Amino acid sequence: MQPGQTLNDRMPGRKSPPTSIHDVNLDVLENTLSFYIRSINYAVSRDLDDCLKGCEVARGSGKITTLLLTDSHRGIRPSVLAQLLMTDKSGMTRIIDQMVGHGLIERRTSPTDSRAHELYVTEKGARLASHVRVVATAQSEAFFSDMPESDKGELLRILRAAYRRIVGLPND
Amino acid sequence: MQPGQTLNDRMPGRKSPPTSIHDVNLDVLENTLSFYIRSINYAVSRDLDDCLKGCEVARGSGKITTLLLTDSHRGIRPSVLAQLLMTDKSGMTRIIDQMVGHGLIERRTSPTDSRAHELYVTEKGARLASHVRVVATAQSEAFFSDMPESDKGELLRILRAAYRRIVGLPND
DNA sequence: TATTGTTATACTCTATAACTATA
DNA sequence: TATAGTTATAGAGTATAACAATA
Repeated sequence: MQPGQTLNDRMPGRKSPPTSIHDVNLDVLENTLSFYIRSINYAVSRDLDDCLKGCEVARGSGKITTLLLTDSHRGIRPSVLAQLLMTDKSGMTRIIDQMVGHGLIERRTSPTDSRAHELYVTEKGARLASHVRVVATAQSEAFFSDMPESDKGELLRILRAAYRRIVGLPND
Repeated sequence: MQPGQTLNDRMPGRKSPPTSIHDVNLDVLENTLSFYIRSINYAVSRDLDDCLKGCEVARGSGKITTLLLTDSHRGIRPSVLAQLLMTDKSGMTRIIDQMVGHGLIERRTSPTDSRAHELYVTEKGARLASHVRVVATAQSEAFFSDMPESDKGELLRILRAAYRRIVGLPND
């Protein structure tokens, strides 16, 4: 046991066990960005799922992005989506399979490269995309509504830059 | 089809399909906080899992927090951890079961309320907690190392406040 | 030989509801 | 009747590796 030790800091005078979150400190997680990202993700994702209940794109990461970008980028390729979703080819196949299964998008073989696919939304997919655009925007707005406006702006700027850096997009 | 429409904005002059992420814009997600939180979570969680490979607390949310807080808060209750993790009782049981199974923590019945449990780390758990403290801190630091210092400070302040608001802790 | 996708598998998390025991 | 936890189950995501077809 060493630097940031504990096991209750070597068992000093036994304190009574904490029975409320107000008696607790977050240890090193208090200052750990990844902890807060992960925790808030958990909450915001569940809230989003609630808002999209029964919507065929609820749950998990990738379906909303896939639907929206397929709707707004005619013929977008699975490999492009995979990069933006930071997932691999097999994960992308699974997401597309689901959406094809729900009649939201369709696959066509690229006329310029027979290995590649092009993705297109169906009419049903386009309708759902319109709906999801509204819901996803409103959900995020509502979820962070208690945050000061200036903080929301800062947060968006900082996270946007981080995301673009991670996936390899230029930070214009 | 309406306000933020598309299906490629009503199929204008067919553009060639985007084959690179540089040809893509993020639609409404471009300005949606929840999108960035979810995307960055995905990346940071996988990176953290890599750093903790084989560590008995890799994967999923909650195990790291459970281990660290059990180590630093003698006798902490599952219900308190569940609140901090924003999970429910059954999810908490699963996490604790795993950690007990790995010999990291143990359950005792509270002497003051026979319904409640108190959690304690084992020696093995304390050793792992020390290790995880170092790894989790270093991983977060490394993952966000490309971010300007001032942005890191702002991000921590904003996310910390958001987390505390969500779980019901005061924003001191 | 590298790239675009698909398939298969094993593992884990998530959500829900029903249940036990104690206060 | 409410609270602290446990159990059971169905559905879904995740990671890996092996595979097929085309460039």
